[in-house]
Amino acid sequence: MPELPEVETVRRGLEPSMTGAVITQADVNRPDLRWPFPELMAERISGARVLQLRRRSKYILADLDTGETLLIHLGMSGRMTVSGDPLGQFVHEHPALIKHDHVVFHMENGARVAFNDPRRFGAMDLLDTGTAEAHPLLVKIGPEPLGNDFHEAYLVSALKTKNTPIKTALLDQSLIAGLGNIYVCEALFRAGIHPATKAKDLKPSAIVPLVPIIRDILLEAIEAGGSSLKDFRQAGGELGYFQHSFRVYGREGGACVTPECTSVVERITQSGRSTFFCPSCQS
DNA sequence: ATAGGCACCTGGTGGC
DNA sequence: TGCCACCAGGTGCCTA
Repeated sequence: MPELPEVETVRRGLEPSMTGAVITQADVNRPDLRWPFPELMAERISGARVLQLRRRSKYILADLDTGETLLIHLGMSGRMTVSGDPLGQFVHEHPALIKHDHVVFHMENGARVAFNDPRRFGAMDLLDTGTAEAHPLLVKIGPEPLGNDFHEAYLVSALKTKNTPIKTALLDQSLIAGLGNIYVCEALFRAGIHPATKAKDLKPSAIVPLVPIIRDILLEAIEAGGSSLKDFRQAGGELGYFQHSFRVYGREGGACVTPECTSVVERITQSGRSTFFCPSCQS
């Protein structure tokens, strides 16, 4: 679930119940996720007011009025559930899921916000707000794809020396922030670039279109994230998000969506991860 | 410095 | 029904 658009959707979903509100109590139900929680995390969070919720790459940052910022990463399977919201209700009705509520925030407005993460690849940390960007987990992250520092000249320059498949290069968070397996596959399909092409072999004329394509895909997915939350409310079960709009991801064996194209979507493994592409449209 | 592979964890699915 | 192999949205760390 959590690539940049999903994390942004989660961040927006948390704002009504968290931004400006005091965390009256934080329950920390285990000592760690991917790493041990910071010292006395529950005490340091409890009683704090959330000033704002930010996002950097796939991280959510909650600035507190204590001068500290709560850093949250959802890993592969992390969710944030809010009591009363469809997802929160869904988890609440399934005991097998509730057991993965590792950290629970009780807000002054009555909301119960839970960090739920079965695989526990997620993480939380507390850092000084003033130096948040210098945190080891954040400092090496590349430009935000929706920000001003990500542009054609940057991407051409960044890829010029990369002796690695373009698929792998775009997954490198130090090169560009926030892309994951799904959106890289989708971007390369729209750009007509074969995922195994060495990044440094791509001509600038092939790289330049990637910039607006990446931006468009992320923006569309964020937009769909918002609307699919409504779908979820009605359907009451499955996560919708952008998945109905995938053109290649998860579509191995399916017909290519390009009009006139008679090829079938293929799946290969790159760096131990599945890549989906159309062998005709991507070369 | 850079690229590749492994490890961390649980749950779902499909085949026998 | 049970068991097993394989798959999954991420990424830090170790190795060549």
